[in-house]
Amino acid sequence: MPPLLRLRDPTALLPSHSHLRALHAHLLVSGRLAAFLASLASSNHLLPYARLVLPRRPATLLAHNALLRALARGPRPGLAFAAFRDLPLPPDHYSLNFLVRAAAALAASAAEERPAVCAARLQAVSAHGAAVRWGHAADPHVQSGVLSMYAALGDVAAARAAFAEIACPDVVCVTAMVGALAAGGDVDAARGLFDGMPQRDHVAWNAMIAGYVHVGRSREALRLFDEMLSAGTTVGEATLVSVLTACAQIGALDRGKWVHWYVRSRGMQMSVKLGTALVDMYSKCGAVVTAMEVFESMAERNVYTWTSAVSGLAMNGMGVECLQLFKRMVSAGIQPNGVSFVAVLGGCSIAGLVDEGRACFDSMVKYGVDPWPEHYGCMVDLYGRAGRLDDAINFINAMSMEPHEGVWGALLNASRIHNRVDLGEYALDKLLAIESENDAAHVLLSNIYAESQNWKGVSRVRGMMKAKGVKKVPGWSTIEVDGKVHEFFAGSKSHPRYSEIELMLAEMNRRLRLQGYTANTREVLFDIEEEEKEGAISLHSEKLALAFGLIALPEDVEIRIVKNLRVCRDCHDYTKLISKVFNREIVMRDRNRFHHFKGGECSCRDYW
DNA sequence: CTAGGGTTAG
Repeated sequence: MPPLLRLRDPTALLPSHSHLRALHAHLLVSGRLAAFLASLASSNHLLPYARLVLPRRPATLLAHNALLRALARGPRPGLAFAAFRDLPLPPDHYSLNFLVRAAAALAASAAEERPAVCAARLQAVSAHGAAVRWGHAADPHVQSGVLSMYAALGDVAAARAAFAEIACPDVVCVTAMVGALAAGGDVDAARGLFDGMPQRDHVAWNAMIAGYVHVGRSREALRLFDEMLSAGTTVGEATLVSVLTACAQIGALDRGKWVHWYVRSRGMQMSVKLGTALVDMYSKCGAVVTAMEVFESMAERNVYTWTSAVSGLAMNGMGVECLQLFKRMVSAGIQPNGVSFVAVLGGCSIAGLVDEGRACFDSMVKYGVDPWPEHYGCMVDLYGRAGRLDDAINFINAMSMEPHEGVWGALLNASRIHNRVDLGEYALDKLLAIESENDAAHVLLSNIYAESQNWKGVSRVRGMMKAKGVKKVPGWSTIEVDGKVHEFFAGSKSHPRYSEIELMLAEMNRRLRLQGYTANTREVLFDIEEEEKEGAISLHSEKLALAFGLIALPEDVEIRIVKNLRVCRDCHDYTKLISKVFNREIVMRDRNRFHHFKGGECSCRDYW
């Protein structure tokens, strides 16, 4: 019998019921039932068995707690509540800890479906109430659990209230609170709490770093990571994952490479999460080849890893390879999920693989994935981008759900690409009925009018925006020099080396004029005087970043720029020419994809 | 037998 206990997978015991019975007897006699049950946490096959066996004597609280723990961490955490109710003994702080964790897991799995959230809320309140009733609400483990439970529900106010009740919160509780505040979007409050912590360990640092990443304040995340290093705190894998995510967001390739080097130099084992974060970081920094090398070298990969790689290829304009990798993923036995399909459909779309994309979409049901609104948007983009606008419209008309804003947005973008003013107006109408304040949509329609020199249309859109108070999101661009990320806003002169940048801009314009370049002002939002327009677009943030890159980076280094919005046509033309005239490789990441400029050409073939 | 932080799209 003892050898059986050492089996990794308890389900290996399943074939014979008599075997189970014997094992059970043995466990009861040896008093090791609890330990056995605890080992079942990872296997849901034997949970029914455990639940059947446990109500019989001798019932130690230890064994019941082990069951609670297994249920809380299992696929149906709600079962822990029934088990808790049926406890034959008064619960201790362990029982309550597991109950609260179960409520947290329930909240996390409720996603955003209203009924599930309501149910989870009720369970959370009842778990919290039980902790108070049984006198374990002051247990530190229970307290941190209650905090993360409310955080998982997205109820920051409740988390705050619970935190206020804690007489002297320990590091763990404060860290949980930092996480709750950050998850609720109030990173500054989280930072205040973090700064006031008497001592911080690496988990606390990471909670704060991840909080910044979560709200898109990655530069601050990286700055905090620098402080963490100077503070001499041990850096764990989780922190490196957060840092890589920050690098991915702002395209900080040098910092990302540094993390990769750090991992190797410390001989850290490459876990799935770390590897996935690396693949993601390299992809989002435009270094697809390296991303794929990391991907191929990984010993273990999951859906996240594969999806990250598929999406990386799509982003970088490698649609054919993207589809190939997706097929490889399926043959490797990995179940694609909704995100995987968004990624592969995007790859098909940029490569113009209409039929292949359609086949992917049709295959979704086979993998048990119900199409989301996003997938319909991808399909409209697939047809629309390829110029098959009638198919796009037929597809929309045949949809089983009400088209959401993404669908109309895709149609609007297709109208822009194929110069279809009528369709563009139609799509914007529909879009505004859903999202009347969508700034990007207004800008897109305005650009469609501008492309066809319809200045009346342009000013009408401008009037609409003004009337509704819709403002264009300010554009920014970043560029990394010596591991430091520099940020530029349109027209801003605040950079310390601005005078040099201004000189370089003049030089760029001079050399471009010699090549016969005149600013393409068609896509400018407002109908203003020609000269003013030229002035306005010459200061788009990517041009500032480009000028700074030419000054600050050695000649044999590619210039890498990250932008928060879509590149406008003028900046795209401009950058193509710069790549030729200055003989530099330029990689520009915009909102949706990468542009690799070289010798006057762009990898997107002017199609974005 | 317990706790806090981390991975894919838009």
